[in-house]
Amino acid sequence: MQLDSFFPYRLAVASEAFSRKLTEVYQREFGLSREEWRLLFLLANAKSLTSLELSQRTTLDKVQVSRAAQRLDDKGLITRAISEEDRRIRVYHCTPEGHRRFEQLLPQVDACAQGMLNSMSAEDRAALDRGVTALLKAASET
Amino acid sequence: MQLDSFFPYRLAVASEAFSRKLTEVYQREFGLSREEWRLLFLLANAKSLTSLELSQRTTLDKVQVSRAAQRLDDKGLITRAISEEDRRIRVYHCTPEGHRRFEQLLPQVDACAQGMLNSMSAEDRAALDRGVTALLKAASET
DNA sequence: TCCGCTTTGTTTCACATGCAACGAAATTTC
DNA sequence: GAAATTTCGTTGCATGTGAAACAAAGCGGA
Repeated sequence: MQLDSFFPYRLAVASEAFSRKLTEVYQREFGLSREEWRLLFLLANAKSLTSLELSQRTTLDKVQVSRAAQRLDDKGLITRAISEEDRRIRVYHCTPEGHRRFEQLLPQVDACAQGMLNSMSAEDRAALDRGVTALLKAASET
Repeated sequence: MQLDSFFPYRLAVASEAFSRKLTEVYQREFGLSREEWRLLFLLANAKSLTSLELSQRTTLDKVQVSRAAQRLDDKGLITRAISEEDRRIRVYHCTPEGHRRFEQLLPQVDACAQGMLNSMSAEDRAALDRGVTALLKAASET
């Protein structure tokens, strides 16, 4: 058995290489980490979200959400209000500046991703999409 | 645009979930990290390798190789000899104990991977394999 | 109400990681 | 052949991360 023909290894390497290219974009442009990028992504597309919602929709745990949100707050991209109903709960909002940066960043990140995907054949792209969808289901169920 | 329909995100989540399941196996069984597991994998299937070879064949940089190899040495799974020809170079070998553990571990890791893959349809599995192969090529070239 | 229990978010601590500097060995250049 | 340069592996440092402890707020039963 060779490592580079071992499927789990090939999946990890492919995914990391792909992810790394995208990370470079939002890292270089605005100094955002992957966690920060994900939170900003969600908040830019929603009026307001709580930690629990952010956590569930990003596969980040509460500590990661807390820290990434703190950094985004420091950068002025989001706000972290305390809920009126339950004062333990944080309610996150995207600031106008956060929106502005997200609108600027998404096309660049997407272009980078599409650039790599477009170097593949249409059939390969379709296969990848189908395979990832199935894997997502399999890994979450098992 | 929704995050969970953004392809790069779905790929990352799927890959991480898959990888996490496998990590649990060699983490739990022998307390190996992913880097250690990869090095052991290579060394168990080769007579001897240098740092450069290990690095190239695992996508780890020299620091990661150095540290992971040190830990494997501490655990008695590999040896780190100094090359006769060039005394800067390390030559790594797998010990009998390292071989033994690898032979014990690989079937378990593989079974875990196959378990997830087998919950997918044959067509989905084929699509995934094809897609990952194409992505590996695309990401490494771009 | 009071006391215990749960939930939520943050902090602490120990450890992993990435980057740059470093020392030793080899190679090149003059 | 000595000095400068390059290569190889390791180490130090500053930062990031995960697990558990923690404080604050809410909940719930006596």
